[in-house]
Amino acid sequence: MKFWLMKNEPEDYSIDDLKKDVIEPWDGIRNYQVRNMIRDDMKKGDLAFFYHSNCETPGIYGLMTIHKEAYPDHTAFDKKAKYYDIKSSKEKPTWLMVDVKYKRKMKRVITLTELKEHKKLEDMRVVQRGNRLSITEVSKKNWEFILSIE
DNA sequence: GCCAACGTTGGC
DNA sequence: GCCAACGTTGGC
Repeated sequence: MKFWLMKNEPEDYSIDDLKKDVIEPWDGIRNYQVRNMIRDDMKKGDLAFFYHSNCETPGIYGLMTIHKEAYPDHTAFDKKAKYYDIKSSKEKPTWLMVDVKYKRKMKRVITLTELKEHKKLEDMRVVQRGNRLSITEVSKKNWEFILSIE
C-alpha cells in the first residue's frame, strides 16, 4: 500500500466539501508526471493526505482513501469545462482521474510551516523548494511520523 | 533538439 | 499581488 499527498485549493474544493460528498472524482490533473503516477502507482485502498494549497494556511487538513483507480477524466472532453483539453478524446483520453473517499479530518491542521520545521520530513516533496506537483507520494515513515504528531 | 517566451503554481 | 520555479510551446 502506498501513501500520498494531494493538493487542492480549498476555495475550489476543501476537506469540508469532501466530508459532505464522501466520494468525489479528483479531476483536473493536467500534468504528465502526476498522470503517470496515478495511472501506474495509485491503487484502490491507498491512503492520502488532503492538503490545502494557495490559501491562508497551507497544510494537511484530512485523510482520505483512494476509492477508484485511474479512469478517463471526462472534464477534458467538455468544451465548457475549466480543464478542457482539445487534444484529449474519448477514444484516446490523455487525462485520468481517481475517486477519493473521505476518511476523517485531522485532529488539528498540520501546517506547511510545521512540516518544514521537522528535520525528519526534509525529504517530503511538499516541503521542497519549487515543488509544484499536485500529487506526491509520501513514504510510510513520513506518513506515520505525521500521524504521530497530530 | 535547443532554448526563449510564455503560462501556471503556490508560498509569502 | 508579487515573483521564483518549473512546465509547455513553438520557432529555428
